[in-house]
Amino acid sequence: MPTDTRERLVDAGAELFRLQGFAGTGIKAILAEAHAQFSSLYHHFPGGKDELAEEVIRTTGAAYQELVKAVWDQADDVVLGVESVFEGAAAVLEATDYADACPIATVALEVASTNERLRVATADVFGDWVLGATLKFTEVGIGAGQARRLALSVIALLEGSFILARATKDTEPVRAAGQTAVDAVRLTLEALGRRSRPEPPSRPLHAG
Amino acid sequence: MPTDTRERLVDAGAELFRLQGFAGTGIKAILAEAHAQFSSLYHHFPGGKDELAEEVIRTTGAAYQELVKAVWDQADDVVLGVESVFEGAAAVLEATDYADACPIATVALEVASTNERLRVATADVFGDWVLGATLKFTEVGIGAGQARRLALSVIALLEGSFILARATKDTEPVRAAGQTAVDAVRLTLEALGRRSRPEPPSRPLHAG
DNA sequence: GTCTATAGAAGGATAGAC
DNA sequence: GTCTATCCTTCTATAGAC
Repeated sequence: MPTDTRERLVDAGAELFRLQGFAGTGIKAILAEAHAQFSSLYHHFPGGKDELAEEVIRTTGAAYQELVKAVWDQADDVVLGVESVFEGAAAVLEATDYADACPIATVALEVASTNERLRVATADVFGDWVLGATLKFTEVGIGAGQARRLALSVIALLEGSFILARATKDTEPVRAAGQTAVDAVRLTLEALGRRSRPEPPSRPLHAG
Repeated sequence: MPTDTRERLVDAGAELFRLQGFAGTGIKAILAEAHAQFSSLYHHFPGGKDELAEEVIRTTGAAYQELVKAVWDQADDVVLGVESVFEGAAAVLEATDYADACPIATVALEVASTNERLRVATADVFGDWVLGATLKFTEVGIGAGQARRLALSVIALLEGSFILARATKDTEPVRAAGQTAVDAVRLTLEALGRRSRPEPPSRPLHAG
């Protein structure tokens, strides 16, 4: 009733896949959550569970990128932007009892060696994220190679710390990873600044 | 080829869970892989699939820690040790067509919000890894807080880059994450060398 | 496009003979 | 401890009425 059936199916699938994974979520559970019928699912997604899952991966992947970008852009500079992303993620984890982290990570690991169609979908999403983060770093003058390495590392720190945080029900890994991400970006920027105008850092990088 | 039925069940479960996840692996598939019967599984593991999975998580978690420790210890110093771990992981990924990464990551995400018994098992394993890596860093004179933060970050970089690498079938994320991990450790050591005091005071980077 | 009903396979788990 | 046979549930997917 609130929205159209197709959208409800995607939303329900997104929530359950993120929480329980792909194999752990039955179609019937999705239908119940979406208040929809079998016929509706196979009408909107003739490819069945796989087609719905691909749609969920691509739409939630793009939505999450937008969310992160919004948080990032609200900060005054790149370093604070990265810091905000990790702080925001930690806050969401705590607020949702460590249920709500990356929308596609669980599915990505599940399908990596078992479902080529969905594997490619997750690869596309991660690829977009890497390109987006790389752009953030090149925009502040970091070279392409370094920017891409930083982007991959920041995303890896985020994803890896999500695993540790959800397993241990503790935000410490996210905060630790966030600090390392911040240090990596700051270090790269300072090395960049030393090339143009030599000025040593006024305080040590690692103080905590 | 283990002759013990119980061991064959654990090995088969380990391989299939790592590759397909927990929910995606049926008991019948494990029995077929292990050349065992239903009665054998429920004889050795009265708790059924959950009990087998917990055993798999704890044993493969400990085994992986030993493997990483062996690679790490073979290097001449901490920085080269960390570098070797990431290089070794990338080599294994390539050699196994991106199937063989972390033995428990997929299951950890699957069960984090759905199976408390298995969630605790994965948390225990990750906790042991963090303690082990922390010890490596304190052994070279890094303070407890910094060492733990580095340990959490290195493990997060490893786990996160595994997700990206398996999804994209490319080792680039692992090599990028490895470089960031190496830089973080090296930077901490250099900052340590610049200090006269053996233990720097713990203080957040961004006050307020 | 939505409803009910059901097929056909696979899921986890158990019983009883030996 | 191992074997065969089986129970009941859940799974994905389809059929056919409306």
